[in-house]
Amino acid sequence: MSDDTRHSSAPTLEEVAVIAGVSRSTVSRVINRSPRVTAEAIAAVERAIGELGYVPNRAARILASRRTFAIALVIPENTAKFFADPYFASVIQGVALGLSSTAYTLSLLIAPEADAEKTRAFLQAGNVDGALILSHHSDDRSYLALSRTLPVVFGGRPMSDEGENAYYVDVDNVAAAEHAVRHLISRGRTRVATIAGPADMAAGLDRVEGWRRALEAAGLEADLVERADFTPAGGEDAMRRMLARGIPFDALFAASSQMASGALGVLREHGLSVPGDIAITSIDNDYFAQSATPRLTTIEQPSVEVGRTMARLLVDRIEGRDVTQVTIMPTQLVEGDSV
Amino acid sequence: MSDDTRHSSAPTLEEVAVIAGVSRSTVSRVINRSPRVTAEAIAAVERAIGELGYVPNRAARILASRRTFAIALVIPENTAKFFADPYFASVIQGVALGLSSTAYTLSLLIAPEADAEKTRAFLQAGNVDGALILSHHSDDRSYLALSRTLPVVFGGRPMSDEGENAYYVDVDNVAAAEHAVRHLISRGRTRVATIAGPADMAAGLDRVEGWRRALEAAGLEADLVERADFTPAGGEDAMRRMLARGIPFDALFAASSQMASGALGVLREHGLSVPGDIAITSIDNDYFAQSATPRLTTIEQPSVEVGRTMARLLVDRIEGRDVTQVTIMPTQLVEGDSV
DNA sequence: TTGTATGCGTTATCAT
DNA sequence: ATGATAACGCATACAA
Repeated sequence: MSDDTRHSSAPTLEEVAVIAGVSRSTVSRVINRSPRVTAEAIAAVERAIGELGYVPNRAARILASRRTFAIALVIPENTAKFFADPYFASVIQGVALGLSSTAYTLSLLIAPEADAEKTRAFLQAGNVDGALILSHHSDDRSYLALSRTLPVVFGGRPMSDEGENAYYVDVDNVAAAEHAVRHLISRGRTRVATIAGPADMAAGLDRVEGWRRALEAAGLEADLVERADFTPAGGEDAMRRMLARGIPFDALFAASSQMASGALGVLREHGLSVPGDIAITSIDNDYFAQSATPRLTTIEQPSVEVGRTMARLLVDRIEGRDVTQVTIMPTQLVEGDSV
Repeated sequence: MSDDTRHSSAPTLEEVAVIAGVSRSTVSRVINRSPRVTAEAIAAVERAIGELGYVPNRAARILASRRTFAIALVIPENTAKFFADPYFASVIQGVALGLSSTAYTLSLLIAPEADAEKTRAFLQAGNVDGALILSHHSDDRSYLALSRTLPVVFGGRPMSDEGENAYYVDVDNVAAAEHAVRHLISRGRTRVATIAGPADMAAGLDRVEGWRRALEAAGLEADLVERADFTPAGGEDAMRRMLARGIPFDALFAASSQMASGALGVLREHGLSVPGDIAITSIDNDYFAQSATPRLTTIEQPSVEVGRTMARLLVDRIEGRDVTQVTIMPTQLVEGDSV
């Protein structure tokens, strides 16, 4: 057992050098893929590395090179509540996947709003080469300042005004919503209600806006709005309030399939058929959309790709390559049986 | 702009020492809260730190102390497919939360099965102080070996035989399933079918086992089993197969609420009422359970707490404190309207 | 192309 | 209680 501890010291670059019969510098060059090394040297070093099972010590590397090869994925605490949102989870997965083929390590930071300062200090202290901010709320202001000292890429358009020159990946929520609503109108629906997202989230605002535009373009009235929090339970409540108004409508656009699925239950309860009485479209082709009865007609977002793209862009920025500030990912309508 | 780069070098411990008028050693002691420092020295150093906005360089610290203050959360790639599973997401969130109050950093690793070796090497190389393994599959064998050289805590009981002396946090899946099925029986149901999880996942196996035990204890037949993959779509297919058998049953125990929600749609399609014709219980009090119609009666697992506990246990192990090898978290039945 | 020497910012050992 | 100094493991300018 004391044996265990003794052997736990990992092989060092020095040992590799000895076995390969070259200097430490050469080993270092091979590891860092420097072009100025002979094929034989490379072979010898790689053999030695394999033999020893050598893996570079990250800390030493960071200290010497002044680069960390680490990026942070920052999730403000209130956003973390949406952790169970399939869209959200997919983006995180995409980030991790996008990074897995690189030398970068992903550091997951759930930032308590209380001391966002502490988080910023950590990020500024050179612990990471860049940061990905996944904030769906308007509290991204504190992180925008970060952009001045550290490569940062946002997931979703930052809401604060200072977000003008931030780098971010997003979908066109206004267009997506418009598309969903136009689809309802094209099927002859004329009275389209909406269950919108929170007013302090970009996706919340933009999707109502798209709904409004589609209706106005068709000369239809845009007055039936209920807000919820993107969850099924929220959608349920919103639908109850909507029905309580007593104003008839023949279609619903829900800003998220989760809310749509909550609303579906209430409609069923009230004996309203879908799509017979009420046609529905929503955003997010997730489990909720796919397992709803009837299956929802939705706008699909390339969630995993959004994450993957965020990661790629950040790495590109870190490594000095030019990247566009705003990346809008494509969305598409996926037909279900709710329209 | 070149100004920016010039100033980007963070203040060092050395600079703090100069301003505070003490040696580097003393500064280091203050930072590490060594008891052997005078109050005046502490005050002077802290003033200097505040003045400079000094933050210790992580890499240097790691290199010198041979500790990383980082822990890895390893998610084998095939498990990553379950990323959108609310249970899974909650556990991750719990881990992040549990760590946020400590000095440890969370490094998220999605490990391609192809080179699980590469991942192991990274972990062995001293890049982290410990690892959390979230594997729901039987492929955890490769990670069990890790336990010998690194503090490791598993989420969910490891499936391999060598898992005997692994540290893990889990719920009693057998008991949970038994509870769910007993509830059905206590309501007078006698013909209980089950939609089970995959046979290569501990939760898959254990929950069928619980179902079987409950039925046998009641002298009822345990023969109606269909396997699925824990997703709504899988539940849907499984239910179709179940109905295709043509064998009547009056209750269903689904190993996950996601599958139950998929099954619900099929039952409705076939004109079967819940709980009238078929009573249902399932595991996981998540969105799916809560937004189903009717709301599902389920067994709730403390998912966030599982994650938080995993984090706490790992930190305890790393810091040499004694911890129990197996931690079983409590579950409870939450009544919905499906029974 | 390769090796030598120095430095990265901190902790730890040893004196004092 | 404090300070000088040697590691920690690697990258890199410079020399060869």
